[in-house]
Amino acid sequence: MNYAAHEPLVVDRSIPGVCGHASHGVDCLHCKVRPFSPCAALDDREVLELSVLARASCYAPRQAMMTQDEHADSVLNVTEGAVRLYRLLPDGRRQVVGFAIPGDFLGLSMTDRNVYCADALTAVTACKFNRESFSAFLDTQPAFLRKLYDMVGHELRLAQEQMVIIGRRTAEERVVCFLVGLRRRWAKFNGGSVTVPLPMTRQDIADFLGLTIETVSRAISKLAREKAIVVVPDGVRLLEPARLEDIAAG
Amino acid sequence: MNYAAHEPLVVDRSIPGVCGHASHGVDCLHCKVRPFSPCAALDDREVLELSVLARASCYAPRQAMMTQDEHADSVLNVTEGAVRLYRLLPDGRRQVVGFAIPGDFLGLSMTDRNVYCADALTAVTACKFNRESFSAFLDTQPAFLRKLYDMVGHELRLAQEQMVIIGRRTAEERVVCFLVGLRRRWAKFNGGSVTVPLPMTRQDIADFLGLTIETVSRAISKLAREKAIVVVPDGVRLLEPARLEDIAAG
DNA sequence: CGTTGAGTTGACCATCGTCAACAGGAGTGG
DNA sequence: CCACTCCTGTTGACGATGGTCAACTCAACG
Repeated sequence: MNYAAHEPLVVDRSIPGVCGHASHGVDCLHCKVRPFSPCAALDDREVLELSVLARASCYAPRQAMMTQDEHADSVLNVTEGAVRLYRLLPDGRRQVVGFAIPGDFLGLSMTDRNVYCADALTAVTACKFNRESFSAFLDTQPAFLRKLYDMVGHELRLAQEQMVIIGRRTAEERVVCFLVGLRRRWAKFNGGSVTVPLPMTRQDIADFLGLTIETVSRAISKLAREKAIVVVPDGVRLLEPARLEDIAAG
Repeated sequence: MNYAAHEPLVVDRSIPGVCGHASHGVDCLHCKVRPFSPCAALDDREVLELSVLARASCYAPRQAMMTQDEHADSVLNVTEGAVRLYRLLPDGRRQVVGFAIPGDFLGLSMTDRNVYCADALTAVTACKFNRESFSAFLDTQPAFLRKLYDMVGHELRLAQEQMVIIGRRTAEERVVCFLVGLRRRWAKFNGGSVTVPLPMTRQDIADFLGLTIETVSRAISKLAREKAIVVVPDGVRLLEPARLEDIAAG
């Protein structure tokens, strides 16, 4: 298998582009993703305390947000856009371990080195915290820590489900699981629309599902031929959501 | 693929066998796994408080310790033996999501329903906590919560590594990763011996690695033929640990 | 209008799954 | 003690799923 060559992995590792004036202190009170993030556990006063630690930062598509094995110095809360998270093997093989959308935290594991690479798929804005001050804030806010704890537990659950998907399912089932799962995650923002935005490339999907780009493409084409989905620009529309849910359930 | 038939999955779901006299209040102070578990974050006084909540329970091989989707009413700290953790698909396909050894907690995710099944591979003893009182204890011990948080973060990392193993590696590499990873985990108990105990069946290994039992068997036979390992009763001995580590690293 | 990169499709093939037979050990009962 | 079953594990033959390689379309962009 020629993994090492399959993608140049050109990623912009330049300094994160902090957008213009939004430098210090973020308006957490009116944050769009507050109800969907652990910040919901904080009252207005506490959220203000946290907002002092936050810096708004934004990233262009393909820009690196964190790099595997580098010193972990920040925690990020995505407020807009989509991010891919992946791990690399020394020989260049890549496994995408997840995609982050608004409300998701990156770097929650609190290890001293980043456990994955993260880079922006679209234009991304994020709330950036210094790791130490964030950690210190945690120690003063057990309720918040508790919320983060639950969030990591949830991520662990997702990771285990992903293990099931990769380990015990056929190519077509994996693609269906992916689409259905992504739709569920977007639901809180678009009200459960049957149109699933796919800001990532086929290669990203393939690396997430443990497949090749060709197999993903074939599976999507087959579903489209069977009129279960329609491919639209930057996404797909599910024509038979119920049937797809059944397949995904196993 | 005929998954549904591949294993009857006969598991003893009877009442956990609480061993004889060890009923209420456990001797946490002299617990063998204390240094390897989050309890290490507690001082003697705090550990005594926790010990009041604990009940020693033990399980026979193949006995169920928790069942997926059932109400989660307890948290377990394994003190002796080995446990397999797995998820089931409705059609009977199974994905083993991990193996627990002494020092590992089960049911840490704090969801109201168990996210996986757990059953004993060997005779197992465990410290059992009522979920509510454990949760209440957490609220009084932020340092302990913090330790658990780190532990779940570590598990998340392992799960993501497992995704890489299942998604991007060949059958033989997966088996090598499994052996090397398991050796690392046993190291704190046996000083890094090159003999890796395998209390689980080939089927369990296969379901962990997203392979079939035959493929696992062939991979092990091949490694043995190449004199990289020797198969011993209930385990393997690594003859070329360095070479195997290289393969596992990728 | 040529270039580049994403995506699709086809032909071929290798890895791993399937099916089957068999070996060896544990437990059971005569 | 042996015969028998049951279970785990091993090995072989074969085939299907999905990977590999290649050609092609199409849109974006200079």
